[in-house]
Amino acid sequence: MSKKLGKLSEISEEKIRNFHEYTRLQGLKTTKQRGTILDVFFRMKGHISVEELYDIVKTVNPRIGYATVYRTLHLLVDSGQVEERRFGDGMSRYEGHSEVERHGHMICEECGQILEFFNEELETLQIKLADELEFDIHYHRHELFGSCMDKSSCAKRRKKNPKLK
Amino acid sequence: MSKKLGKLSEISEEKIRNFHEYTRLQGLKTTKQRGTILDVFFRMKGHISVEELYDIVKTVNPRIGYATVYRTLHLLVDSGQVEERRFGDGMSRYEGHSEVERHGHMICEECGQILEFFNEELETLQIKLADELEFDIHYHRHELFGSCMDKSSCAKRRKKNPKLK
DNA sequence: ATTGATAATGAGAATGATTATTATTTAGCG
DNA sequence: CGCTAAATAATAATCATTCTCATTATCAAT
Ligand SMILES: [Mn+2]
Ligand SMILES: [Mn+2]
Ligand SMILES: [Zn+2]
Ligand SMILES: [Zn+2]
Repeated sequence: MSKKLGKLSEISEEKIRNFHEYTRLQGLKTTKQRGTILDVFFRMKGHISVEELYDIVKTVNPRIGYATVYRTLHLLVDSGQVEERRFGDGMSRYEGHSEVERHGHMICEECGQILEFFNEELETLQIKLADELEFDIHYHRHELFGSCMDKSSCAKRRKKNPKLK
Repeated sequence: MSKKLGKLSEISEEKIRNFHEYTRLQGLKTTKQRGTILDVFFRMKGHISVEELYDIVKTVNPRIGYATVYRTLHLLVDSGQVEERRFGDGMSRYEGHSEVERHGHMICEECGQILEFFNEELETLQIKLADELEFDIHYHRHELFGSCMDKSSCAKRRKKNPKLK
């Protein structure tokens, strides 16, 4: 497979197995294209856009179409192995859930870096607030936009372009 | 102005004044179209889509174009008098901030109702978590998706369409 | 009131991410 | 192998939003 892609992690391999179990139960078929897309996706890290994924998939098999990447990503979400994110940059991003299934994101508006956070107290508080309004939470989205001021990547970017808002 | 629109609240009038102050400082001009759009917008309540706003603006002055509504909304956001929201229904929504400037939303996936919440402890916790990662928050987005199970609007919708996921 | 510089508008074209369509290919299974 | 349904690739369509550009309006200076 692609040279610059790392090895599949244990957890990724399990996700792939879960995915196949899901498609089997749904009476869906196994295809080479999906195999390639899964393999590439789970070797990437971070919050991956369709385009980022497609660009690498292309290097493995240039004949795979854009629509198939979209379809496979949707299937991955449906199967519960991957989550869709929208950070407001105009496109969906996907991530195989981290160890912590429910986490929030801090998004640096200056350098684009994304930090993740999780806090038990926060989860509890959310549920309490929902209860008060008789609301049943299916999932949540918690994003903090700002700047990772002291981080080197951000500082570097700032130096290059000091006029950044 | 349009018959079915209410009276401008004190706070809305202040927002309109602030907007004019902003445009003045920016060397921008005052136009009838913006006046109409502001007036309509601030008489509406809730989380308003561009289309919803445009539909009413049309009834006041049918010659106002869609692009002008977009442009005015962007100006309102830039001026800090209005906030943009994206709840995942494929379009932006806008709200003149409520009394509580920073609040979260609970969005019912069954009936579409939107509840707002605010909690001081939550805000404090967020800041603490951001501090730990040396992150400076400009603004945040906190959305809980689920169902407002015991609310009548939701129950009604459910009864009409019991097959709803 | 007139003018001139420039911002604003309106109509429609363009954009860009995503989804739908359709003819063709492929997987799964007896 | 041969059938049937699912999957694919290529491409067209969709749809919210943004852009273009010719025309009009604002406003400060005259
Ligand atoms: Mn994440
Ligand atoms: Mn709100
Ligand atoms: Zn940064
Ligand atoms: Zn509801």
